Amino acid sequence: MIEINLLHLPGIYNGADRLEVRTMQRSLPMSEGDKALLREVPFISLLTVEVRQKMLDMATSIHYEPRDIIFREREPSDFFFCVLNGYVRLYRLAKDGKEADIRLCGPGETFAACFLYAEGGYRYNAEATATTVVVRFETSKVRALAERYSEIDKALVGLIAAQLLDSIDCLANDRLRTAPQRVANYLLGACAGDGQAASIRLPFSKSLLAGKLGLAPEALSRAFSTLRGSGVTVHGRLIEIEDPEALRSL
Amino acid sequence: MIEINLLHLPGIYNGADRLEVRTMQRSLPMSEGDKALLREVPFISLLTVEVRQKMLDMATSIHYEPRDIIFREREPSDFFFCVLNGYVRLYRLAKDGKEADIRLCGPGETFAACFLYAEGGYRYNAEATATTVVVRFETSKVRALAERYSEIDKALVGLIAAQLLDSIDCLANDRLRTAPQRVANYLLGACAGDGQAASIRLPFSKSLLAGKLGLAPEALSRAFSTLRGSGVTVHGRLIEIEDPEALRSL
DNA sequence: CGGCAGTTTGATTAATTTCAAGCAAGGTGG
DNA sequence: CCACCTTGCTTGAAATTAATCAAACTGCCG
Repeated sequence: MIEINLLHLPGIYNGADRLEVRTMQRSLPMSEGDKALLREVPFISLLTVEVRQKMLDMATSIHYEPRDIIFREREPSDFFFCVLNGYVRLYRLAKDGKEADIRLCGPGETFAACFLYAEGGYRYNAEATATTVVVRFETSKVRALAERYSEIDKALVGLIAAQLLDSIDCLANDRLRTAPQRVANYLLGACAGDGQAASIRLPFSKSLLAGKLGLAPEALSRAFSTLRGSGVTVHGRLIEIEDPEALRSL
Repeated sequence: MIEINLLHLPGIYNGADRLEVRTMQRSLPMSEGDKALLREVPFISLLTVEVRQKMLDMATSIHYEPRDIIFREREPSDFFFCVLNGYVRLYRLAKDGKEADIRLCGPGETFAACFLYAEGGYRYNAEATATTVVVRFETSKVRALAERYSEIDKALVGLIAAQLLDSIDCLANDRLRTAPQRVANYLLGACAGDGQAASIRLPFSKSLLAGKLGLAPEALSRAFSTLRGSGVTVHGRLIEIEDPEALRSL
């Protein structure tokens, strides 16, 4: 049962300023390489061999190009997803067209699992920000499988609880810290903290980082200039951190 | 096995400006009335009669006075909780002593369940904001019970997923909306929207509402004055809303 | 009749967004 | 091989928004 459908639907003007072309994406059974990747994903890797195999068997992988929409708010939540490659941006849209990023999901991260037992459809939008491969699971099938193998629910508790804690971190970050502090905090998290000098390569554009931190791109840029005073040097996506301790003390 | 210990520990100066007196609270088996309340709680009510009874049997209820600390960040997360009466404020502390509210839990709401399978202890502080009765469950016992009755994990998925969605709402709210818009949004949520005029009685102080919405008390007060222009009248905790539609259109 | 906690109001400051313009690197086509 | 264009980023200036500081007000309680 392979869907192959490359038909381009008619363009839809999406209210803002972008002509959106929604493409039916290829949904394919997974390659062996992708399966190997998927087995390592936190949520999947907790399952027993038997159940893990059943999950892999029902997974289909999908390829997206930058700016492709994966799903939209209020659409029925028939699938949840796991990123194999690339980055997926989850965001809310305000009536006036403004966007607020909720989360930025990289390889190995799962999204929309929180809708598995929920009604009312997705509660945010998801779009690929790069050439991206995601795997999707049909919620009805997963629910049926969880009926038989309760370890799925246990793994989900861990997964969703971790996402809740991340979301809480993000909220507290927004409410307690200024732009330079948020950036410093992000850098510290990214440079795995043995007090040594470190250099980091951002895995995505600065605009995306800005969104993730709840900032306008200009504010991120200014935050970086501020941090220059604390020994942070930026060259494109390459960031040098002289002294992590100096950042921690902001 | 009833702990009764009213010993007041020595005061601890908590870094900010308040002399904290930490009290060992009474932990008691539940009264029949409290059990009846607890049976109606979203999470508990989903369980089968058998398992629900086992949960009720392991629950102990605790009474807190305003400003009592229920637990602190980084303490081992040996319990999770459910509010029967009163309100519990969950918040993060910054190094400089500033506080950011994460959630305000009222009767029927569960908190700290997300730490059930987590390590590293609580990730926020919890304090009673009024005379409050909460029930607590020992995580080790609940984990053991979940081992035998997998429906507990399923109920937890629903519970924690709902909390994640709330947290996401809150984050998006902060990032997309101004103070008056947030307040309008809160009022709309509280007045159960058949476009009719409505009046609401706040179940807690305005300062708490301000914290919940991520605002300073002064900002909340000013937001209310702004909303007067849209037909909102405030008398103490009583709020009159002339036209919900007018609010929705902000 | 104070006194106090919670709230409001005013004035000021701080942080960030918004708008506008300039800059740099990479890719394309002539 | 170079001019051109695009995209992403930076910078500056102005405008918004909310926090902060300080003082006055209110209702309630003793």
